[in-house]
Amino acid sequence: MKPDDLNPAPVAPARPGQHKHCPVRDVLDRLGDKWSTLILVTLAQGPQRFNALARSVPDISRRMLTETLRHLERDGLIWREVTPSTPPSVRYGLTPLGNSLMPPLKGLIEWAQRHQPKILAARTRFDGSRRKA
Amino acid sequence: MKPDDLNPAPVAPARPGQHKHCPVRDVLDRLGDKWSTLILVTLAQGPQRFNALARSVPDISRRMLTETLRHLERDGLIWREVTPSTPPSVRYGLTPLGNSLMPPLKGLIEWAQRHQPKILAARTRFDGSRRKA
DNA sequence: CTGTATCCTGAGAGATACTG
DNA sequence: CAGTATCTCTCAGGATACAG
Repeated sequence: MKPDDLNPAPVAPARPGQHKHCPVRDVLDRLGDKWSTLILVTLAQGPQRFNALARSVPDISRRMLTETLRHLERDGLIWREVTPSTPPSVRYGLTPLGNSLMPPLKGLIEWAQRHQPKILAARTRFDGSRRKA
Repeated sequence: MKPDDLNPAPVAPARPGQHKHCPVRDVLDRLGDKWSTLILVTLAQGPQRFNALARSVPDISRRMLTETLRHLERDGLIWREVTPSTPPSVRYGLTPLGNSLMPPLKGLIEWAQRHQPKILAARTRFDGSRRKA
């Protein structure tokens, strides 16, 4: 493989004061946060309303759900559709951009599922050999 | 007493009992942390010594470098080879498992690079339309 | 050179209560 | 129903000093 592909932009310092944005960091940070990925894969199965999402993603608080949805919307990964009825209803769904993230994300998810046993085994091995005397 | 950094997943749901540990979460949490991906990508270009890594990943502190390397080693993604010379030298490199992560990871990185302009545009649009009156 | 041990701060995230 | 507003607490992670 071409090494250069794996050594993309000089990685941003990610430090205060200097925000040279590394696009990769940008994406991975979002994926790394606690709920974004969960919401994305949930929405990948079809648009959902706010409360439906809250139910699909157990243990998420309203606050975090709102916040995460806003982030994803801001990044153009999901859309938000308000129907001003009474009571109001709001639907969320993946944009084309959001959908385009799914294949690579799926790749990662599949990797995770396939290799989880190996990871768990490695941890056990590591912890075992590290057991304090 | 200091909390052991290598203790079992602290990332589990805040509420114990409710939700099983999701393997995907497991992986994404690691990728989401600040340095793991950078180190993996760097090591994908070949084994490196501790200080070489520190130089390749600017702005990482020794503490975080050590800690991240330990995590990755524990998960079986990288190996660690100590040569007890004076001064000692330690090399790190990807294991086969670590290498198997590269393709999906690379997929994500490429997505990020390709779509960054769209994301930035979406943000500008969002922030613009949200400007409070 | 390759780490460990502490200390400290700030962002992330839970609980709760209120509003349109 | 779909959010917003606080308050608080934890903990990732930076700085620094020490150690084998």
